[in-house]
Amino acid sequence: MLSKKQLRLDIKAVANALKKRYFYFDVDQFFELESNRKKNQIETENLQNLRNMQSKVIGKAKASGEDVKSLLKNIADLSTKLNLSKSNLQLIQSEINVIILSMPNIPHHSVPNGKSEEDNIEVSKWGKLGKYDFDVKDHVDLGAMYGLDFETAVKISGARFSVMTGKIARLHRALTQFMLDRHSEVNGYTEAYVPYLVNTESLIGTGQLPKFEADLFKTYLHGEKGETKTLYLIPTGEVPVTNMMRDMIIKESDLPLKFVTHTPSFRSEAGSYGRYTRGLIRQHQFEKVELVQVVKAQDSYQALEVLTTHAEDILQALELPYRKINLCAGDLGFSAAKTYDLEVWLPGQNVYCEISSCSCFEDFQARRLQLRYKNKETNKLELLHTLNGSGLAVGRTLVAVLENHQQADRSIKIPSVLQSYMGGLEVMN
RNA sequence: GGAGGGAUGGCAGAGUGGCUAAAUGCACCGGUCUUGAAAACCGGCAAGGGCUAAUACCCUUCUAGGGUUCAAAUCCCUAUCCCUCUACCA
Repeated sequence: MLSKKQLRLDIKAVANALKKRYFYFDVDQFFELESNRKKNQIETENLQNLRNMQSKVIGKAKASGEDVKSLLKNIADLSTKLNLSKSNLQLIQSEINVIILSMPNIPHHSVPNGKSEEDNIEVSKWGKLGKYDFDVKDHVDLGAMYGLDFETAVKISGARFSVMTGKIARLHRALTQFMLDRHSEVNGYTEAYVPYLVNTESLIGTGQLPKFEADLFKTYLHGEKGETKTLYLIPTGEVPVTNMMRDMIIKESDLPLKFVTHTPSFRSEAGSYGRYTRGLIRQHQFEKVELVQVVKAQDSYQALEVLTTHAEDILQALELPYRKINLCAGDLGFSAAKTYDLEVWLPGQNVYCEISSCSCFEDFQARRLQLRYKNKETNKLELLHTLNGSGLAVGRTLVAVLENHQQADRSIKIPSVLQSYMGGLEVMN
C-alpha cells in the first residue's frame, strides 16, 4: 500500500511513476473523491466536536442538579446530522481505500523500463552450460526412471500434481534439507516453521488480497452454528513468515530480521495454461524454501543484493548454470519495487527457467502490516522495509539437477554438497 | 465436550457511565550530580488522522464488529484470541 499522504500531496507524480509499470490510474476521479473526503471529514469532525462539548455541558448541568430537558432537545438534531455525515464519510473513505489497496508499488529508479519479460535485463550469468554428446532428456523422461509419477497424481488429485517415490523423493528432500541448512548455518537466517493455512488479514498484509484471490486455494472451516471461517492455502512461505511480524514494533537492536522457512506453496494458476506446463515446472503444489528479511529503510537495497546472492549461493553449490535478471517495470509483481529473477538453465528444454524471485518491497507491505521500529535518532516510529526471495523453489531445482547432471547412461550425478544428504550416494542410477 | 476467568500505551498494570487518552511501575529520551559510568534526583514520553507555513486547535483509537445512551475503556450482544479447572484424546 502506498502512503495516503504521498497520494494526497502529489497524486500526479504517483500516477506518473505507476505508468512505468503500465498501471493507469484515474487522477481526476481520485482527486474528486479526495476533495470530497476532505470536505466531509472537516464537517463530520466539527459536528463531532460540537456534540462532545454539548455532552459535557449536559454532564455538568446534571451534576449541579439543573434541568437538562431543553439541552437534550437541542442535541437530538445535532446527532441526526452527525450520523448522516459520519456514514457519508465512511462511504467515501472505504471507496478511497479500495482504490489504494489495488494500487501496485512504485518501481525503484534502477528498474528498467519495459512492458513484458522481453524487456527484462540480464545482469549476470554464472556457470558453463554443460556439453552433452548424447541425446539429452528432459526431467519428465529422466524422472520417470527414478520415481517421478504424474499419472498416479492425476488419479488421486488431478492435473498439475505429482507423486514421487523412492530415489527421487529422497533427492527432493535432500535438496530441501540442504537449502535450509545452508541458509540457517551459513547465511545467517533463523529457521521458521509456520502454518500453511492463513487468514484474510495475512494475505492483505503481503499484498495477495484483495486483488489476486483467483490465484489462491480457499478453504472453509465450518463452525457449529453454521458460521464459516475462510482460510487460504499459502501461495508462498512469504505470507506466513512476513505476517509473523504484523502489528509489531521491532526493537532497533534486533534488526535486521532474517528468516528462512520451508513450506509447500499452493497456486491455482487460473488461466495460465500454455507454456512450461509439462512436468514439474508449473504445479498446484510445490515445495519452496523462502528467505524473508525485515530491515531499516536505508538498508533495503543493499539487503536485496545480499539476499539475491544467498539464492545464487545455492545454485552455485549445486553447480547449476543460471542468469540473473533485473525485471522491467511492466513485469514486476504487484507489491515489489524491484525484483531480481534467477533463471536456471534447463538443457532438456533449452531454456532458462525462473527458479528464484528476490524482491524488495520497500514499505509497501510494512504499511499494510503496520510493521515498524522506533528510530532512536528521531524517536519516532518508522515503517520497516521487507524483502523476500526463493532460496530456492525446490521442485524446479530438482528439475534442474536432473537435467543438468544427467549422463549418457541416464544416470544422474549427485552434486557433492548433496551427497551427505543422500546417504553418500554419488551417482543416482 | 462441560464450567469459569480474561484482552487497557513499548512492557507490566490501575481504572465499572461524564472531571480519564487513561493512575502507578518499568523501559525510553533530556537534564543535575560524577573524571566516566551506575545509583539518586528533576523534567519529558501513546498512536493514527484532520487543518496549518508551523504552532495552536480538533477528531479517532482501551482485541474486533454491532447495540444502549446526550455521553462508553466502563453497560448489552456477537466474534476472535488467551488462561484456569474438568472430560476426552493422536
